[in-house]
Amino acid sequence: MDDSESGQDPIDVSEALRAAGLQVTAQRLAVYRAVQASPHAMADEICQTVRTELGVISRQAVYDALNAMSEHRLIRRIQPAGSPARYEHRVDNHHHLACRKCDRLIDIDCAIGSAPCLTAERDHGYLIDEAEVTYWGLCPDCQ
Amino acid sequence: MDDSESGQDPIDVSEALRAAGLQVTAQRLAVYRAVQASPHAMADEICQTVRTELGVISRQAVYDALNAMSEHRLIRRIQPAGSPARYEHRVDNHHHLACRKCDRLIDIDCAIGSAPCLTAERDHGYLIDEAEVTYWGLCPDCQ
DNA sequence: TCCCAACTCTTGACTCAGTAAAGAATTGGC
DNA sequence: GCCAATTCTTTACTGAGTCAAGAGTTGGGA
Repeated sequence: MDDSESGQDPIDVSEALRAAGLQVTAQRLAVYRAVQASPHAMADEICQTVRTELGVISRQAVYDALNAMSEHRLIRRIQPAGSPARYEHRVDNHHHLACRKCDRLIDIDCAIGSAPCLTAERDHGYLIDEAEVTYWGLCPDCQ
Repeated sequence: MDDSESGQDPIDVSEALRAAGLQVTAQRLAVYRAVQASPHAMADEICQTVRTELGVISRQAVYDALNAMSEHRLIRRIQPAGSPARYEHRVDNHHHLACRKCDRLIDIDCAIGSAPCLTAERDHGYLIDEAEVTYWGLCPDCQ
């Protein structure tokens, strides 16, 4: 299993970039690999990781890559309250469990099924396309 | 009904502050009233509102009041992705519906019941105390 | 009613995450 | 291989929030 911690099949990133109308560059591939290697990493950490692989890359290029790829749903950006943005390569329906003390964050498969959380009792006329669920608590180590 | 948009009974703020071990100051009362008057407002807006009431107040005092009161659960802080922190006086179990386009945010009573969302299928050893749900979509005006 | 320690507010500087803009470098369809 | 379009580098900047030190209030006890 070379697709550790994913919960979804590995994808051809070059292919996906092209399909999204984005150019394939070494920087983007390296950023994607960094996100894949450490899910829930922040932009700064990703920048560090990519630098060990490529040598140099500008902070801005990392942000551009992260933004472009999350706009095109190659990766997903999550922003738990009180934390800078984090990125993950899982883009399927799942949620997150966050520790209030150490900020550790783990994935949780959707509790109810495929896209059930999408049902708000009353939608107030909104056209709902996503339900984001974050469970807050204490991780085993912090209890 | 003098407790507009609340969904919960009005509280005695001075009383609640004292009960939390906090001093009662004009600034804090004014900040609470500002939050109550415009739920989901951001720190900066609250600052403006309070200034129309008190004349002067430092930005820092507003942040201190907001932080102290949300730590003691007199108000609640919410931070939808891509937005600065917002504050609301409803502290009961409810969720939010956010418009991706205009950033409008409205309250939604918990879809399922009292605290059901607290049940993650597998808690991975975490001690979960809250499930935060944000529905994303387009508001009637933006569709 | 006054005093004083503890708490709160003001002021100003600072951090951190992210964006803006302009020019150099790369990509990839022809 | 060429060249326009896209992407990357560099540098400056913004916005949201925190830190720290000193002045000002609050409120329990004498």
